[in-house]
Amino acid sequence: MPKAVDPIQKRSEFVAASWDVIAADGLKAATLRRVAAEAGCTTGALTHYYTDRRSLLVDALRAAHYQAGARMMDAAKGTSSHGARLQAVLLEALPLDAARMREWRVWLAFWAESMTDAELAKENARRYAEWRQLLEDLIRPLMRTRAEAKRELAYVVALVDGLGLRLARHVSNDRMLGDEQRECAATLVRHLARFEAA
Amino acid sequence: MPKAVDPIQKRSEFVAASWDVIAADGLKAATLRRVAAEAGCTTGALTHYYTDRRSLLVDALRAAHYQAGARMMDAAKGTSSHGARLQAVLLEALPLDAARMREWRVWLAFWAESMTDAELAKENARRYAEWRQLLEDLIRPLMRTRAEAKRELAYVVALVDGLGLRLARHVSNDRMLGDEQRECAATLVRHLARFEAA
DNA sequence: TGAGTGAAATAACACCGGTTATATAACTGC
DNA sequence: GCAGTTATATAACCGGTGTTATTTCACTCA
Repeated sequence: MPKAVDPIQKRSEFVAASWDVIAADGLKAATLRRVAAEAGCTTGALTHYYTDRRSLLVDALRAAHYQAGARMMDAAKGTSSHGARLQAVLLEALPLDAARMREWRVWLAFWAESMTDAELAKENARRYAEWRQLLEDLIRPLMRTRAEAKRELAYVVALVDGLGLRLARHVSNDRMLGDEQRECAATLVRHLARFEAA
Repeated sequence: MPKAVDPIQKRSEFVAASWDVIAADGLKAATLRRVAAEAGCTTGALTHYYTDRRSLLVDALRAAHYQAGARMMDAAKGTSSHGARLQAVLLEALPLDAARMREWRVWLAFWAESMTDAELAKENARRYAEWRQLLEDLIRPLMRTRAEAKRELAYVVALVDGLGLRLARHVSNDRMLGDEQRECAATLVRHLARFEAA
């Protein structure tokens, strides 16, 4: 019988290596050789688990969404009111620390690529629909009608995307980043203040 | 004496060709050969006007910002109130027609690239500062204090970026795009409704 | 312990990119 | 019309990429 290796574990290592490379040097730097080296092996091992470069990237994108989704579920725990829960989830979405900043840089790279790659676009659209659904469920109890909830959903999704984009677009290691992170968080909190009363 | 050619005109042709390629197939497709072919000539002509591929791309990014800036100045004309002027400029920023959608796709491609290219990041930061300054001047008369204007600035910039990003991320030729464009415009207008009274 | 299996490494292939150098063409001004 | 200058085309070079094939390795289990 063969060597005992957990393929799921192995794949997640390659995915994490992809994230590191993409966050550091962009999607174009995520070559098979580079990702394999980052994971501590050669392309032979990589191609053993991923037939294509694209399949690796699609998996990396999906895993990034899942990881973020899990974090948001955690953030929702431990909140009492509906308003507090929405705020906790949305704040968790912003790139306010190094880990989430890495995630946003990966997303931004994939969003650009999705414009010209149907497979990545489909994967991205699926995960985005889930994210919108999660938010809608959080918003619904705060609004009178379903239509109002839809409107507020479009509002906060754009707000979070715009704030996250602003932070992610920064050059890495910028000294002013901390200030901007606080300002973005404050902008989001201020918008959500209207729900505190409810 | 040499052949009479307007270098500025020639450069703008290459820039426009770059936009077409980037909007259609992404930044990675904007090779020297492809851009030259799109402009109807060979790489020899291109390298005659741009020493590097990067210098071409930097110029394409700068030109995209200038073109958009000029359009917004035009949009500001013919408005009477401060609130109407702000709304006109912000609506002009959204990708609500094919031309502006192409621009947004170019921007999104460059934003992703800017994360790992210091020169593009610098160019982008400069133009973005100008855009923020323009908006701040439009917002200031609508607010009581400078601090309030700053807060509102962060708000609307994030909103426009988020809405534009949502539209730009769409796969091209999507049938539902028109609906989403209307929803995004409505979301922006609804936010600005608070200034109508002022 | 020794096949036999899958995991991983190595290497070759064909292709395409930016860059650079060289050759050709086109036009201006005397 | 002719020399000179620039604009443009052509082509070669080198490095790097995804993919694929082949080889070597390491472990499991009879």
